[in-house]
Amino acid sequence: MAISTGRAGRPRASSQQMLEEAASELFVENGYAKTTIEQITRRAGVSRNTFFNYFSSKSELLWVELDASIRALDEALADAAPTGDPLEQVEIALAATARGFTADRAPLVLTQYDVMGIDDELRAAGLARALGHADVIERFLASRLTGVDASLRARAIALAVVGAAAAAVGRWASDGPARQPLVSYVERVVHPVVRGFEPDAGTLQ
Amino acid sequence: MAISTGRAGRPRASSQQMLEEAASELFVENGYAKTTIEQITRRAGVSRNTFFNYFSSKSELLWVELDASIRALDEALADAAPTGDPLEQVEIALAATARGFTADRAPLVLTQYDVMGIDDELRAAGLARALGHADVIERFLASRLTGVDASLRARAIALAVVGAAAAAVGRWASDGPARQPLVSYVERVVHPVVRGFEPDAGTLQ
DNA sequence: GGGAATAAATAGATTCAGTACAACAATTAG
DNA sequence: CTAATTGTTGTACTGAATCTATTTATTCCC
Repeated sequence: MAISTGRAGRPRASSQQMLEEAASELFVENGYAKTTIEQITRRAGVSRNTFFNYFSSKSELLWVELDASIRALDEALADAAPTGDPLEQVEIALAATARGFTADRAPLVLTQYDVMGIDDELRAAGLARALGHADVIERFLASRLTGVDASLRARAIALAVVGAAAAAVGRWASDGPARQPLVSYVERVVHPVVRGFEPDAGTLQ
Repeated sequence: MAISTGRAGRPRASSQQMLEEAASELFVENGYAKTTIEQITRRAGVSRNTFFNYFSSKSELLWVELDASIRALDEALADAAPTGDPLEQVEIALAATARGFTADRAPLVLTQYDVMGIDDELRAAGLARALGHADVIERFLASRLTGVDASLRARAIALAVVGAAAAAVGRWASDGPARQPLVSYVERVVHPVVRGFEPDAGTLQ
């Protein structure tokens, strides 16, 4: 007898979560660089190849929650009213996404920043993930902005806003447990960026 | 007999430039991913190990000019007057750096974007390099800004400005030979970011 | 109940980036 | 000539990532 999964084929025996947990333990114990995929799979009780069934690379383990937040951001933007200031809507959607990052549900790499030995390679991998956020914002803005340079502006705003948000996240991570919620960090730095790109900002100067 | 180099030790037989040229050819011929370090060194006529004497990784080959522009940016900021609006000085320094990027002296990866097969790994490597620019700007701003959140703002401005500039560079690269100079792209997107962070911008709204 | 089809897990091998270390070669300084 | 210095090479190793084939567990359909 077997549990019905609703589809044919062998059911998954190892779960993504088991691998994540095994990896988290090992990363905290030995650091990211000194943990091998083989160690992770051994602790999770599966073969090494199975790892690549769930993750395409070792660094992906660190950014699972970040990837999830890309989808959250996408949904938040999809919910935005078709009218209204698109820049303000981006700001609101980013704040909403930031609220989803609590101390207990944040990328491991952020909560264990000090213990894991974060080098440039990991930072870069994180930023590469943040490109996904930028893509989502760019697509939204490209469909809303008009005028000269609209598509360049869409991409520039997206990358600038994501850069500012990344600064906020980095600072939030290093401020430790007593910090304020992430959203307050994000709002403080994202708002100025958005303000600078508001169409009427120039006329006020 | 030997040429005097002014210092002891065996003189360099292989040059960084020879490796760059061999790599450029192979990247254009076969794409980045399908080119191995061994192929590069074979074409340059040196051993594989010598490669790591000049570059710390394969991806570094793509960003040599970009790395050079980090130093250019650093110098431009060092030349800035100790008084004056620091944000404006960042804007000016970035424009000056952008003027150093001509069509014939730009990262290979930008001029051969279509032919080389750019994947996430390369994007990540490029972003890691751009982090160097952000660090330079952040350091400059941290020494100039005052008030609450000065250090968070310094980092946020740095990353936002670099993000906007990256958008400009990407667009410039894809616009092809008939485009305007890079600096005009950069100015268009960097200025709004800087404007949004100007201390008096809020009072005008 | 007995296949076919399907999906997951495993085994084994391979490629290649990056590191480490020792040996060797070419140069300068004294 | 000798010592110190610096660049180059050979050899070996670790580990990420890919590939292909095989086995195992399940559902679907007859």
